[in-house]
This record gives sequence, structure tokens and C-alpha cells, in this order.
Amino acid sequence: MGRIKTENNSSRKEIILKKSAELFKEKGYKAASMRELAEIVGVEAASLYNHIRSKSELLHLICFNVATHYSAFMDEVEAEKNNSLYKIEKLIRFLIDGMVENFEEVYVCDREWKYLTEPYLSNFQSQRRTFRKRFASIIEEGIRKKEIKKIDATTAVLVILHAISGIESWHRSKQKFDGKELQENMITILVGGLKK
Amino acid sequence: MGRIKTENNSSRKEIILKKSAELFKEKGYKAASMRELAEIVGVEAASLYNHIRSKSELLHLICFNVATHYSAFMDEVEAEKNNSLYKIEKLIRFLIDGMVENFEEVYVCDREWKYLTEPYLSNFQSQRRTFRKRFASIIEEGIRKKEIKKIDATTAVLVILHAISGIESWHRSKQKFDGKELQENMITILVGGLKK
DNA sequence: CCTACCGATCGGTAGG
DNA sequence: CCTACCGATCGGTAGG
Repeated sequence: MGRIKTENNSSRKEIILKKSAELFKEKGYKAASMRELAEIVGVEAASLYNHIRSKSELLHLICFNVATHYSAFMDEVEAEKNNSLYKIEKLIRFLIDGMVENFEEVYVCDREWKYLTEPYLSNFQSQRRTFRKRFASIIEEGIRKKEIKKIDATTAVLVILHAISGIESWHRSKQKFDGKELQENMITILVGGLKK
Repeated sequence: MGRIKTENNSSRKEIILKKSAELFKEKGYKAASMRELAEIVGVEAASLYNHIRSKSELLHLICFNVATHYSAFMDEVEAEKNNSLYKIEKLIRFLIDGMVENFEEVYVCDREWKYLTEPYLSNFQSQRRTFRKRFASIIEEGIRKKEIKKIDATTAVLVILHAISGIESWHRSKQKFDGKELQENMITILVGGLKK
């Protein structure tokens, strides 16, 4: 009695969360089983449920962690008094860093969010839409100020976001993966493609 | 006896194939069930197996149709005597057209191929790698001839391919979807990002 | 954290 | 093309 288990429990949960992101990324949410996850964590399947409520809870924790992280960074960028191209470059660098550092979580958030259940699904979609609109506004500002070519801002946002989320392909083929070089190349192509 | 059923059968199979692409796109391969597919087609689940061998056969038919189509177009482009930027623009237009016209199949091919079983999985990955290498070679040629900025060609290919495969997001929000305008915007950003 | 187990659903087959 | 059904596997719970 009276064992201090809070700390232990929360770190256990974090391990499960981390491992689930890896598993969901590798197999896909639907194809990944809780029995597989349990084996990776090193317990029986039933024991997982002492730490988490359900499989779907894992998915929504992953997705909302990422979404919150993105939203907070957008707050920062919007508050700055820099020109649009600078803000866009900063966003692109942030997104690439996130993809490289928290690869599994971001990947799962990008590709598996459709398996979220309500009300999380609607909430997530709304946050996503908001992020994209804020991004598009920055591009539109740049167009008005003649920093950026006259293009459809929504299209530009989707090109950028999907180009970055495609970084998964690099991870698969691990050969000489250099995050810094990747970033410079992508900035050259993407920012170069917008600049007037 | 002696009913002519070949023609009828093959068109039935095509219907199943088409509907399966729609279902796999909407739910994901693993989450889509054969019972759902049967209901959409208008038969009992068991009856599907008079036309197809298995669920996985549907996936590999979809993926290899797309892969073959892409490979054939690459043959054409390589045979031309145009400069690199022209070839790249042509490839981008082709890929966008494919995404718009055969949306479900291309989407499934892009996002669900990992559920292919051997030996199809290895074969598919190999075709994919080849396509990307051929694309990268065209970019490298452009860099040598100073038409294109000095960037990593592999990175450029992945940026282009993922930007295009992201077109799914447009389809979701069906509002005023104009394929032509989309194409021009993407050419501006992507080709503009490569051009020296 | 484990043993034992549940109801649901899956892809697919037998047989007509 | 259908009825009837199979073995496997799923997410999750009861009870200790």
C-alpha cells in the first residue's frame, strides 16, 4: 500500500504512446494490433488497458499533440514583424524539423488521422483547416506586397505541406540522410517557386 | 449451357475493381471489408470470389495499372528531344491529369501500396524506384545544362511527386475544383522553383 | 500486471 | 450468384 506509482505510471504511458506511434506508422492504424503493441512494450495485451483507455485514445493523443505543437508555432510566427517570405521560410524549416525529429508522430498524424472517432475527428479537421488558412493568409499578404508571385495561396500551401510530409520516403531509404541539406534544398525549391 | 459469359464476367470484374478503388480510398485498404464492397456492388460477399481471387488481388491490380501507366508515359518523355524543363513540365501535367481523372486508383496506389503482398510488394517498390530514378536523371541533365538550379535531384523529385499526390485534399473539399487552374498554379510553383 | 475469456468481424470456402 | 459456415483475429473486460 502507498506505493508511489504516479510517476511510474505516467512514464509507462509515455512509452506505450511512443511505441504505438512507431507501430501505427509502420503498419497503419487499422492493421496494427494491440497484441503487437503489447509485445513490443513487453506486457500482455490486457495490461495495456491499465494505462490507456483504448486503441483510439492512442491515435487521438498522437494527432492532438502534433496539432497543438503546430498551432503554437503558428502563433509565434504570426506575432512577428517580418516579411511574408521570411515567415514562410521559418514555417517550412519548422515543419521539416518536426518531420525529422518527431517522425513517427507527425507521419501518423498526417496519414492516419482519418481513423479518429468523433468528436475528435471533427475537432482535428477543424484545427487542420485553421492552420492551413493561417498559412494561406501569410502567402496572400506576400502576394499583396509583391514579394510573391500571383498564385492561388491555397494551392501553394498544399504544395508546401505535402512536399514536406513526403519526407517519409527519405527515412525509408536511410542512406546518407542529412536534415540540414534536405532543408536547404527544399527551401530553394519551394521558396524559390513562390518568390517573384 | 454455352452461355456467352466472358464479356459479362469481365465487365463485372471491372465494376468490382472500380468500386474497390473507391472503397479502399475512402476507408483505407485494411479497414475496407469485402462485405462492404459486396454491398456496394450489389451481391453477397461470397459472390465476389467468382470474379476475383482475393482482396489482395484487387489492391495489386489497382497498383500495377497505375505503375504501368506511369512507366509507359516515362518511356514517351525520355524518347523526346526536348530540354529538361519541358520534359519536367510535361511529366507534372501528366501526373496531375492522372490524379484528377483516375483519382481513386492513383490515391490508393500512392497511399495503400504497403499492403501489397510478396512478390508484388517487391516488384512494385522496384518499379517505383525506377520511375523516380528516371525522373531524377532528367533533372540532373537539366542541372548539367544549366537550365536548372544546383539542387539535389532526388529531393526535387520527391517534392514534385508528393506535392502532386497531395491533390487529394482538393477533392475532399469539392469547392470550385478547376483542374486547369490547379495545373497552372502548380507548374508556376514547382517549375518556377527549379528554373535557374 | 496476468489468465481466461467474450462477442464481433474478418477473408475466404463448400456445395449447390 | 446464394446459403451456410469456418478458423483466425480483433479490441476489450472480468476478476483477481
